[in-house]
Amino acid sequence: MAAFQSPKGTRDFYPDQMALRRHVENIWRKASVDCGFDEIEGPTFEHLSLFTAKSGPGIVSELFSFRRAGGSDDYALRPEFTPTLARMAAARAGTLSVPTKWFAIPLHFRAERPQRGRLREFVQWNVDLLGSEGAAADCDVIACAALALERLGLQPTDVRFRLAHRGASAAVLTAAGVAGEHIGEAFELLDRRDKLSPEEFQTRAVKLGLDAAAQKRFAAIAGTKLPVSASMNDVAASLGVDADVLAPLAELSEKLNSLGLSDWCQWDFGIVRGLAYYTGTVFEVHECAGKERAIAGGGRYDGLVELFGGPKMPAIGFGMGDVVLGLVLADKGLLPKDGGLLLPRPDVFLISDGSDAAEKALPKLVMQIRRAGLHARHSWKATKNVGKLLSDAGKCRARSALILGAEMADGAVAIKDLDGGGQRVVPLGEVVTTLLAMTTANTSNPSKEI
RNA sequence: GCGGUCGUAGCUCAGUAGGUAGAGCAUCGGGUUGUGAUCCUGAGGGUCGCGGGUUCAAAUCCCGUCGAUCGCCCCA
Repeated sequence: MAAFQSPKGTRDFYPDQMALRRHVENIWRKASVDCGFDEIEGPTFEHLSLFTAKSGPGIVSELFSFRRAGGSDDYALRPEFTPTLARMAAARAGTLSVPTKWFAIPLHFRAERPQRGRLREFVQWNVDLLGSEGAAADCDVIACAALALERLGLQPTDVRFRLAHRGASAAVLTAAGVAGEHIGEAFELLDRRDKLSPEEFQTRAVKLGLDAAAQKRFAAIAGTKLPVSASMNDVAASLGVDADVLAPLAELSEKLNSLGLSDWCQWDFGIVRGLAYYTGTVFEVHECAGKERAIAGGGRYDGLVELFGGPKMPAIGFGMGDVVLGLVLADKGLLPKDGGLLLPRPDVFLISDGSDAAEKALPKLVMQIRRAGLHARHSWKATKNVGKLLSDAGKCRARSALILGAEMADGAVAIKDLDGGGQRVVPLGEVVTTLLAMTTANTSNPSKEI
C-alpha cells in the first residue's frame, strides 16, 4: 500500500472521475453562459481577515489558514467564494453594468470533519446577480440553477427548490406573537427545530415569549410547505396573516409561474439559511425524498458588498457543490457507472501491421491528423495482432480505426468505422479529408463537445 | 472536537483453533488465424493502512495512530 495517502477529506481524480467532474462542470458552465452570466475567478487563498470580516473570528477554526515562513500576513484557503466576489465587486463598483451577472466554478477548502456529502475540498458553482432588486432578479438565478439541474437529467419529481423570504417570514412570526427584538432568535429556532428535542424546543420558545398557543402556531409555520402556484390568499390563510404581508412572495410566485418553474419550487417557511446576512429571498435545493444534504443554497444579501467596502449594492446568488449533487445524480442513475464513458472519444485509432513502410508512415499520419484538429491515438503495443489492436481501439471508444497494412503497397490504408462497422480503402492523400467528413457526420454525439 | 462500524493486489473478495498470503477480473508480454474475437502461454503487482505490544510464530489477539463511513457539533 502507498506510503502516502491523500489528505483527509480530499479526492484523487483519475481519468474516469475527472470525466464525471467535467461533465457536471461543463453543464454548470453552459447553463450559466446561456443565462447570460460571465465567468470570473479569484485567488485560491485570501487574507484571513476577508473571511473573519464576514463570519467573525469563530470561522478561523473551520479554515485552512497559514502564514508564510518568515512572513507576518495571515492567509486562508477560501472556504467559499462570496467574500472574493464581494471584494471584486466592491473594487469595480463604479464601472459595473447593471445588473452584473457573474458565475464561478472554484475549488473550496474547509477544515471540517468529512461526512457523507461533505468533504474538505470540493467544487462549488457560484452564480450571482448584482445591482438589481426584486423578484425578477431572484428568479433569474433560480432559473439558471433549474436549467442546469434539468440538463443533468433531474426532474421536479427528483429535486425541489424550497423558498422563503426573510421579510415575509418575519411578518408571519410577528403575527404569531414573536416580539420584534426576538425575530433573530426565532429564525434560529425555525432553522434548528428538527434538531431539537421537544423539551429544548419548548424551552427556547418560552424564551421568545411564546405561550402554548403561540408555540403551536410557531411549529405549524415551521412545517408549512405549499406550492408556489397556490393563491396568496390561501397561503395567507394557512399562516394566519393578511395577504398583503406576503407581497414579496406574490411577486416571486408570479415570476416563477411565468418562467415555467412552479413545478420546481415550493414555499417552505422552515427555510431560514443560517447566514445572518441574508435579507430577502432565501432558498435551498433538496432531493424530494429528503435524502442527502442540501444540493444548493442561496438567497438575497443586499448588504454584502457594502460589508466589504463597496457601495450599497443589492445582490442575489447561490452556491451548488459537486459532492451532494454527485451523490444525488448517482442515486438516480443519472451518471454512467463507468466514468470512462464520458471521456472524449478519439476520432481515429491508428494500427500498424509492423512493416517498415507502416511504421514509418504512422507517426507522420498521426501528426497530420492532429494538425487537422482531430483526436488521434495509436497503439503503443509491440504485437502485430490486428484483432488485439482493434480491441484496444474499441476500449478507448475510438470512432474509427485506421489500419496501415498490405494496402500500403498501393499507397493506401484501410479505415474501419468502429461504430457502423463498415470499412474502406483510402489513398494516403485522402485520409485527413475522409476522417474530417466522417467526424462532421457524427457531430450529433454529445461526447464530442468540449 | 465527541461516539459507532470498517481498512488483505488497480477492482470485487477468500484466507476457517495465530504457523511467515490466494482467486476472479483488470494490467503487461509471447504465440496462432488480417479485423473489435476465440484459443494457447508467461509475467508483474500486496512488508495484509501505519506503528507498537503479546507470542517460538500475528493478516488473524491487544493498544495507539492514519484513513473511510454513519451519527453529534457545524454547515458559509
